[in-house]
Amino acid sequence: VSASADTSGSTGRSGLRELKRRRTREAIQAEALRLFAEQGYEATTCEQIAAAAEVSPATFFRYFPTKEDVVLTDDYDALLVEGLRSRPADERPLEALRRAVAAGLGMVTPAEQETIRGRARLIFSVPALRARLYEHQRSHEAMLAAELAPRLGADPQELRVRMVAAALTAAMVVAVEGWAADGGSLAAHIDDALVTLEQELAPVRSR
Amino acid sequence: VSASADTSGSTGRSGLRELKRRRTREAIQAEALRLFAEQGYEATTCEQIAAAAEVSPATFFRYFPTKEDVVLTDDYDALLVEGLRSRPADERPLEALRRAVAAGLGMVTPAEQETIRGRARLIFSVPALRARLYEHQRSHEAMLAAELAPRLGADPQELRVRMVAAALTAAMVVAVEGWAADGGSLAAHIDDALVTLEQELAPVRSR
Amino acid sequence: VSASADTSGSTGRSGLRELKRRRTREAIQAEALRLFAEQGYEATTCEQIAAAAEVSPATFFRYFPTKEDVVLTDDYDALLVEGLRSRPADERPLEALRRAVAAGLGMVTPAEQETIRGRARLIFSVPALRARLYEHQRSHEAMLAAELAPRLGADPQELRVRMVAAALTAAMVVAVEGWAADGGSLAAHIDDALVTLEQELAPVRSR
Amino acid sequence: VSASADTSGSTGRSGLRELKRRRTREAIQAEALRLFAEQGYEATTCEQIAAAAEVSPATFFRYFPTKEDVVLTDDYDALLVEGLRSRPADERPLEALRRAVAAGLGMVTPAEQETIRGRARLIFSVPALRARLYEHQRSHEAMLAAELAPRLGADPQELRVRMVAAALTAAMVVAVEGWAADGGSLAAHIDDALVTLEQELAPVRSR
DNA sequence: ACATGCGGGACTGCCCGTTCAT
DNA sequence: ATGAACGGGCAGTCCCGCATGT
Repeated sequence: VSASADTSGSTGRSGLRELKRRRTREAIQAEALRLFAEQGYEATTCEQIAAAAEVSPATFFRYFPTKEDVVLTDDYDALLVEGLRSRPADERPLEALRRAVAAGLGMVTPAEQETIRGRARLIFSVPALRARLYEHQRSHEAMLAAELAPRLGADPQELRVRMVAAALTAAMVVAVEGWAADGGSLAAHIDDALVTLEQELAPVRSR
Repeated sequence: VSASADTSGSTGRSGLRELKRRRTREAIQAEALRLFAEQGYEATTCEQIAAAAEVSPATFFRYFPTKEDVVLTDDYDALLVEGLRSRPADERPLEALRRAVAAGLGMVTPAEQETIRGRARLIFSVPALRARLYEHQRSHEAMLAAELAPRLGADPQELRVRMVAAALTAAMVVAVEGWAADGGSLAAHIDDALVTLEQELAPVRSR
Repeated sequence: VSASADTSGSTGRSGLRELKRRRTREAIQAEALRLFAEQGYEATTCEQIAAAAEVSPATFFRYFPTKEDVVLTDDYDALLVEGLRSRPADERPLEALRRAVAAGLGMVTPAEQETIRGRARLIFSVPALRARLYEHQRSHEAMLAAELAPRLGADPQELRVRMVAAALTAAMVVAVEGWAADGGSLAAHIDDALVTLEQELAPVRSR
Repeated sequence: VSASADTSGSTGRSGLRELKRRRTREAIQAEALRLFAEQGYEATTCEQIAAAAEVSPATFFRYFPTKEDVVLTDDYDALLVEGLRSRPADERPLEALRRAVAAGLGMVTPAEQETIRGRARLIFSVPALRARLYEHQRSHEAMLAAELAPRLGADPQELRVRMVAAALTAAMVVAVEGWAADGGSLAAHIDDALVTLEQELAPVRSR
């Protein structure tokens, strides 16, 4: 459940301009999530969000190309990439991912995790948002493929690598969905999912 | 790449009425695919499709709830279910799926496979259609979970079962995407993907 | 200053539906012209017009594809065509046009003429509307070419015919513009313009 | 097909500044025409043009107030004025125009004429551009009226003068359109049109 | 019962006025 | 002080659900 759309061209370079941009962006997102919680996603119009954030409807779309992006945009993938890179190079992909996730989640406060869970629940409950997950899965897979390729001694485009990335991503989606529904520790959910994946898919007498 | 939306209330039962419904439905779908090929998906409006199929725009939506459904609606999942049910109960899930797919594809003519591939390429190239794939993946997973649960001696809701279903589905998506891009035999692509999945995810020294 | 866009597909066949369509169409046009007169053309938004006519903005555009069309749509050309057809076949084009115009205008009440003049003034004063006149001139020319071709014993596409049609149309535009600015009798303005045209363009010693 | 918008405040006077302005202007125009040819006029956005010319969208609009002006801005009318002024004062308007056009076109290389023809074709094929022609026709008429008034011994506002200017302009538009469609020599097209105009509109037995 | 038409909301593109950065 | 960027606003299109009339 993560993305990294950077609508604004200029990524950094502070100044009053940048600051204001960030503020506007956050205001829109905050008001949007508040309204979604109050009235539901579909019942909330972009115009209402714009009004609540005190910007014009046009500006809303300048910051978020679609209504869906208000909910879907985040950049937790970047965190994972860092985590993966700091794992030893000879660790197996699945193991590396497990540890990287654990490390990454360690840096996110429980309060923020609850916020994320709220967003996740929202996403899974709204068809239009759920649909957009596919795209996220794909970019997550691509990211994983790029990061894991060296560990597998192969190119990211090779079937082996894509297959591993796809399976691990599938496991994470299952884990996040379980977590969104049942609560508890996200790290534990992901751990369970990854372990189960490897146990159940063992070719011969693994159980 | 499969779904099973049944827009019409009446499920079977022939008669002149049903026949006409089928004809209209097929006319819409055929004209739509033709127009998509000629002008692109986004550039084609539902109104144009309706005009080409000689129905009113409103009627278009009676047959297909959304523009996307014109491309996405099919019922190959039913075929797979049949295939899975005719596999011996003690066969491993992955193996059962492989054989069921092979059997199912054996019943589809090469010409029809090319048509399917065309649709698959269209889907993967259009963001809006690609997004809808998530939903298909989910129903595919649910179907697989239901079918495979007995083989795993577990309930479809258990993590083990969902995990296996998710991983196998992920493999099939990777396979179909590869096939859409590179061509060749779909059965071979799926075979490769499933075998690779199990080799690469073996917990310890499986290779 | 005339056009003939028929947005609705169904041209005739009365019934409550058709009647309501006509009423809505006229309501939109009336409210639009009122608002244009009160606040100016550019200062009036389509949304305001829609609100005044008690329809949704979308409906506004269903009846008039553009804001300009609210002002520009009419069907006086049809009247002229009738008039031309009832002139003797051996009358010179210019003469036939003069008489046809006179006859046509005879059927339009002075009150309606004043309304038309109001619209003409509006059109000439708003750049966006003025621009659209070109298109009207062209369709007027095409109509004239089609009607006058037989009198000239030639095809509508021949230069001779197109040239006559273009010159006569130019004369009418000059006349209408003069009338819009100065008032008086439209028929007289057109008469003057046509007579002047032929006097001034005589090849040699015509004056 | 000519205009004379002078977007820049500074009218002439060279210097590094002016040079850069010209370069930018030409870059924008060149990139725009290239993109229009590749993707079509409507499908090309101002943003794309700005990006291709490596300026900001805002800068684009500083140089060309509207997208249409990129195509429509030129200053061939000035050439015609010069040409008309160097004709003897007792020459008939139509004749003076013919000769002035011939002289003016003599100064334009065939290559440049082809470029102009390309632009003309673009203009006639795009409704939005075609619409703007009306405005050009009007300024062309005003220019002709001003230049020809002395020859007719009258004021530019008199009907006689306006009528002649309008008819001659109509002839030129017909000629340019024919040239745009069929190719060949523009001078010849204009010649034909003017001669035809005078032959066909002769009051009595001119043919 | 079936089709048609209307409402309405998401989204884009053009263009302008103002505000900030250099 | 010149020049870019940013927010705003409006026209217009498309998809689609729901009420309406045939």
